[in-house]
Amino acid sequence: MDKKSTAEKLSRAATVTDSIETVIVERIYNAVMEQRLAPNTKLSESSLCRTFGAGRMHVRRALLLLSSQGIVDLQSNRGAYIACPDIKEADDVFAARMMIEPSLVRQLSSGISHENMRILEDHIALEDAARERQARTEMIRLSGEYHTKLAQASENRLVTKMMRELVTRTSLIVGLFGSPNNSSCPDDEHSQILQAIKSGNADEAEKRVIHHLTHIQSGLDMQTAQPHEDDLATILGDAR
Amino acid sequence: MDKKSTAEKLSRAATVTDSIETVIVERIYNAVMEQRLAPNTKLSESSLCRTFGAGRMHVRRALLLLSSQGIVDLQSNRGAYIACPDIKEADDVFAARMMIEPSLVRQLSSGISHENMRILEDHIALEDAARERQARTEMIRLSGEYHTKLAQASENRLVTKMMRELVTRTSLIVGLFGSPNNSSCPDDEHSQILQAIKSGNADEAEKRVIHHLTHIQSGLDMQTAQPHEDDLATILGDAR
DNA sequence: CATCAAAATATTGTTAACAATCTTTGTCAA
DNA sequence: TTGACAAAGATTGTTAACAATATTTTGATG
Repeated sequence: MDKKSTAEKLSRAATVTDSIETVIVERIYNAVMEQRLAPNTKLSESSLCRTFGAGRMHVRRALLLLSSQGIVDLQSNRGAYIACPDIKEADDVFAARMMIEPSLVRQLSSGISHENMRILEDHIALEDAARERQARTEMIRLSGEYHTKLAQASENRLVTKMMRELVTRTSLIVGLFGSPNNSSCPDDEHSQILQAIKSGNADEAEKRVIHHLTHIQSGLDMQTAQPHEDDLATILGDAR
Repeated sequence: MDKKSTAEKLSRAATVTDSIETVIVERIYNAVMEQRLAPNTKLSESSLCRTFGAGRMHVRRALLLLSSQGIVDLQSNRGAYIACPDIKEADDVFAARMMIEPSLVRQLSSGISHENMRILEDHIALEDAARERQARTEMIRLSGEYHTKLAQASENRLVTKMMRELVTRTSLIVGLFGSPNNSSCPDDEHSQILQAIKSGNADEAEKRVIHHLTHIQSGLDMQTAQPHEDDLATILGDAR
């Protein structure tokens, strides 16, 4: 009970308003991050109303927000679908990340608070644990969240928001173009980046991050775009 | 008749959907870019409905989109106001730009299409013309648009979208914290950046852009936050 | 059996009425 | 005059019914 209320407070502080729309957006967001919602999945208004016990107005507003973030594709008179990035968009996402993340880790290298460093180290511990437990979906989510937390460490809301969008889209891209075997995540690259930051070696951190992004991108094959189908209510039911 | 239909087609292709919401967003967007809409200006639903001849639903959706871009501040039960960035947010915006734009011009230096170079050169010609004519609001808008067009030259939709948001917020910040005299824009700094890009000198381009951003930021005094008032219908009536 | 067309159904888009909240105005007393 | 308070008005939030569009089903025909 206490635990829940503090968690609620935290998320409330983070998102300013804890409206039902925020909940819907966040749930779908997480489902995409964990690749439980595949590209092209239809999000019909009625299903969402039922799953979240919300009115149609709220559902529609949430969908509009998601579409403005490129997570959902709103087709007029046809409904909302999880976005399905094409090759050009995938390239754009990685190019944008290549533009931002090197500068980001460079800045972090020249000064990061102890608190933020601890958060990142804790996060890597979580990743390690998930890897050992072979918790696939959790691994996927944590792997993306690492980059979001890097952005949060900059204590810049805008940068954080941009990274969130980039990371989510990356998740969609990996789901679409990543071979299932290679989807195993880059092991200790995250840790190496963090060590470089901690030691204040900006050049090394930048090099590591570029290598890391290149690595992820090279693991994709831009030929196959395999569609997918799944049930909605179970996926979104009690998302974490 | 023919002319109109082709124009319609073009804009439809550019913006995907040419709905009334897009029009509202774009108009408010431009008004902010030209500093004709000052921070804290109230955007009441009824005024917007009247000015755009749109239903309340469309107005509300447009406001939601604008708020997701940080241009508008939606206050529950109190209405929508043009965002009024505080000092922390202003710092965040410039920090984010410092993170992105150097990489951007660096990339452009290592390869930009003739077409895009021509667009940028034409744009600088427009800026010069506006400066000579002493067309204040147009200068302000063009000055911001230059950076958006730099992003467009990368031919990366995501980067373009991010820059648009950053530039718009910068416009709000300059309106709030910029001294009116110093609002005269940085003359030929834009041109120098472009020349460095054209000559393929990435280091020089990066240096110029950093200098430029620093220059803009140093022209602000982070003490005074002067509010402002103005009429709505006239401002948004027939925006360009 | 396949194809097509039209009706039936389901889904999304829009509007208008109602409810809830905030803001202003006016009154009265200190 | 000033402050508190209450009523009136204005504005935003929500809901539900209706309209328009897509999708599916059905049945008829070749």
